[in-house]
Amino acid sequence: MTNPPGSDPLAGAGRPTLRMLAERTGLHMSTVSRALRREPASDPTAELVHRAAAELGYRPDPLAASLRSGKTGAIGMVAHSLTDIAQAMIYEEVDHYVVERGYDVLVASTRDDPGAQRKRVELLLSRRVDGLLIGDAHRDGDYVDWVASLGVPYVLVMRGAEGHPSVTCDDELAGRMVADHLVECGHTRVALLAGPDWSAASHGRAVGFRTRLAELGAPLDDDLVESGGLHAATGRAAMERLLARRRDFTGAFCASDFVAFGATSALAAAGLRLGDDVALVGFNDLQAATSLDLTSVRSPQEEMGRVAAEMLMGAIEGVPAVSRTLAPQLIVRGSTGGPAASALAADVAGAGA
Amino acid sequence: MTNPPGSDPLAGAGRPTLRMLAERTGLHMSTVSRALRREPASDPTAELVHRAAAELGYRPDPLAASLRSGKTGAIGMVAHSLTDIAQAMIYEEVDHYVVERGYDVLVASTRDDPGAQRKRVELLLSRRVDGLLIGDAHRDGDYVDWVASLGVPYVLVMRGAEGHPSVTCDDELAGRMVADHLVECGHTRVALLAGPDWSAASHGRAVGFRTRLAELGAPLDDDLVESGGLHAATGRAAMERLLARRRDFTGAFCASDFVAFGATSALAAAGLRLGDDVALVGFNDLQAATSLDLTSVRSPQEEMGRVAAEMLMGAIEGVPAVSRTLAPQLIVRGSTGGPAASALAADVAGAGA
DNA sequence: GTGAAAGCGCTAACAT
DNA sequence: ATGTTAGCGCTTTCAC
Repeated sequence: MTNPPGSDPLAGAGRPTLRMLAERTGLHMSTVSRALRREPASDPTAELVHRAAAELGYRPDPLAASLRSGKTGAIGMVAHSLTDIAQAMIYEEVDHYVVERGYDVLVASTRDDPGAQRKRVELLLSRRVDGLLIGDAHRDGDYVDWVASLGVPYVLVMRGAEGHPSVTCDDELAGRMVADHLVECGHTRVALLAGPDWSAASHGRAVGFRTRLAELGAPLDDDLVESGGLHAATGRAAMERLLARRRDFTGAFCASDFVAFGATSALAAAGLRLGDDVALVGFNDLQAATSLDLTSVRSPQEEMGRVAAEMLMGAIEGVPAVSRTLAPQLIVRGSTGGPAASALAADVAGAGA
Repeated sequence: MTNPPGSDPLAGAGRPTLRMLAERTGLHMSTVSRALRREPASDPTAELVHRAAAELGYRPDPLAASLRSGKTGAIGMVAHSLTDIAQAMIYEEVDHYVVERGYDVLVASTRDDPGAQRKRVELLLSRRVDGLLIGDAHRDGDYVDWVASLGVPYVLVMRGAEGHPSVTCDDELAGRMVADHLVECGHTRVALLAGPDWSAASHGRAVGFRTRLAELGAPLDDDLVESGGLHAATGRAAMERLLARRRDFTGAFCASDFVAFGATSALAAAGLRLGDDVALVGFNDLQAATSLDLTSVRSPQEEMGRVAAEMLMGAIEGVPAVSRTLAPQLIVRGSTGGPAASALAADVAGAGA
């Protein structure tokens, strides 16, 4: 297995090692190792070594380095699912940020399954990641508390949890903004198609929405609340249940754009027109929201990813992580009577080939 | 760095090692190492060792094992972007398949940038992945040929390339199916909003579409072809350019659903109604397609992911990889005059909290 | 600055 | 089946 002659795509010598570099330069391995980490042009030795490395096509072996040093130069990111564009956007930004700094990201997807969450974190840990980005936190702190107890630097992203460092959107504010907007548009009886309550993000949106509605004198009727998932199918089902029960609401806040898409088809099937009969607000401002002319809240995913990565790398170097909350932005479109066919949203996600 | 007393969350003894297990059981390290890989109940020694391991909370160190054995138990997946739901779905399936078999996935995103492609593959290689899944192949073979030359098992997924093992959707067939459908619906002058030609997937769709139209006696007019990206913004821009030039087409095939979403807003802005004035077909059958009532081609992403992972793991064990092509499926909806508000598509992607 | 020696945790020849 | 002996490629003490 160890360089059987001829099995290596490079020359017969096999993948170049530090020792080979040492022989070639007449220096000692340790000297070479150190010189390699100085700037190429900082001194004659460094330059000599760097040139030799380039000639041999030397690539350091992070495995061996990690084994000895205890640092892997990799962080782990645990996502609930990368098919959630929000998580994918966060990942992309983290990947970009971190790779530029010589780090690497190992991802894991848990589908929000508690068993998988622990298993994947353990896997990441056994690969010795230097820190963890947790994108699948649940509000009941069990999982996150356990992560904290591991003694590894960590930062929550997108979904926060009490007492843990996190980078999130101000979901409660977002909920309030939506309430303000709907009431301003004249809707006094509105519905809520909420996401799972164990997600601090969904929870926060619902709380802000409800609180602000009460403050505005248009309190949310519990009979007009449906809760469930974040998918189009659950959104459709929720809206269907709602419509079977009541038809006297004139607006609704959906936990995500996908839910809004589902709700839209339920409305259409019931002969109700989006915007005219029922005003809808989504969440995430996906590209498709533009086509449906859907009012939506844009939460700053890229920024969350960048800030979380930055914070985690700081934590790895000993800077204590302090939670941050980023501002959401309401994008008004036709589904709440805003200007129809408004300018296209920032082109963040693409797909298909 | 190596277990400074008190810095470890576990007992003062530090993370348990094979040596500690050996001392505790009175066996030799190598014996323990081997016993650990036998079934727990296969013989008395194995049982003894497994129990001791459980008591100590022993977790093998893959780093050390890899360094010695040359196998990491990890595969690398290179994606062009995980914000492409198609790639995310493939990743999710790969992750699931591979983790179940004791492997791990390291992802990398290249945004289709040639520099990043090589850099990330090299990074994955320096982490010593046992094989590569390439999701960002370009039709000009440079990159892929280079990957092949590395001597590491690899499989292309979603986008194929001549002479390389791949798992793809039959994109050409998909293009033909769309042509058949549009012509059957009575459209004889149709447009094409194509994706990038360097993607074998986009290219195949375009070729199939064009070829079949010609066979049906309704050849594609070059003046009705716009090509570009796969995003909503590019789709909108493309449709706007097209409309500025011609208004005599009655149907269009879009490279992806996102493009179709963009095209839809362009149509709306021009006062044209989807389905009535212009029939549209998308690609990927995203959830949002349902809400827009968009006819779309469903390509079997999950299956692609699973088959590709399976093929790669086979290749790692020496089974030669043989390319496979999976069948697409046309989902007819209102945008081509199909039944409006049809049943909701399979609930594959969710999002937002 | 550099060289020497030790060792990270594990697996893979060898013997026995 | 078990013990012995090496050693993966690198970093990190320690001396000088």
